[in-house]
Amino acid sequence: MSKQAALPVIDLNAGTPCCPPLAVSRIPAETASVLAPAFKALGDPVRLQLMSMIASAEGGEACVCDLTPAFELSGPTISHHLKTLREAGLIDGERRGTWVYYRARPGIMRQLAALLVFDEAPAVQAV
Amino acid sequence: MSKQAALPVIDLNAGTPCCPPLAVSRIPAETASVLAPAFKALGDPVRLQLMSMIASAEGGEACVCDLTPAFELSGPTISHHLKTLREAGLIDGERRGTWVYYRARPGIMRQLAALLVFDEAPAVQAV
DNA sequence: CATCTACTTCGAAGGACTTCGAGACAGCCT
DNA sequence: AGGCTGTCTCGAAGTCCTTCGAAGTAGATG
Repeated sequence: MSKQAALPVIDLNAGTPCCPPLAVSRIPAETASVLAPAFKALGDPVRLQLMSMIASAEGGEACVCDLTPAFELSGPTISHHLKTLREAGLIDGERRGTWVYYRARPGIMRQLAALLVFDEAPAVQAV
Repeated sequence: MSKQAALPVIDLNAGTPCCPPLAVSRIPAETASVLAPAFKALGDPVRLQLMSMIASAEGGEACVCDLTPAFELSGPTISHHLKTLREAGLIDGERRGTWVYYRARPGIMRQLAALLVFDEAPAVQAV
């Protein structure tokens, strides 16, 4: 399970946006299929909080042992959510001694944000 | 839960971000519960494409009659997805004569983007 | 080596989501 | 009015998701 099935045209690890914002041009089906899972992974309150805790942690990384007690959920459940975030390419995990540390991957976050954000001037359009 | 407000402390219609980026401070549970559904709504390839088509449409709005034939899905299914986007506060629908037109709501999009995007140097966000 | 702790994987139960066809409702056209 | 077209709601079938406890693996410690 080292790779997600068919790896896309789109590099989720890239630091730069892969495509113009949602509001500028229609995104193709393949792009949607690749990026939707990332939004989906953020579409759960627990995972959104986990993501936030990891991204805002000191040193940019958080230990599972700090994450788990912050929720009223079992260890396995938190582990499952972390796996979901990992498979969506949003975080990376690393074992160092006894503990496992997770760290956010800013590249894909920037891509998602770039897709969403757009200015007042909505693409040309003579009305 | 001492919070009494029926739902959000957060105004999804606001033009300005409701909270500091994910990576700057940990978001509270209530914020996560309010914003997660919006990400969830974008977490489906069909809805992501619908959102894109609506946001990038000429005049800022798109007719269901243009949206439906772009997918190999039944009318009711597209209608259901549009309803999901509507309930997530991402789009607004309006009937004008025979057709129903949908238009994106930029406020919440900006909020989601603001949550995601963060610079190397986390700072207080300018307005 | 035995054992303890930290975390993950496995298997299962219950609920939520996607999709469809059938039917209902709204507005146009003859 | 009557019929036609566009869109939404309803109910059902199949699939996926969330959550758990139990069991498995990795590393530290005695």
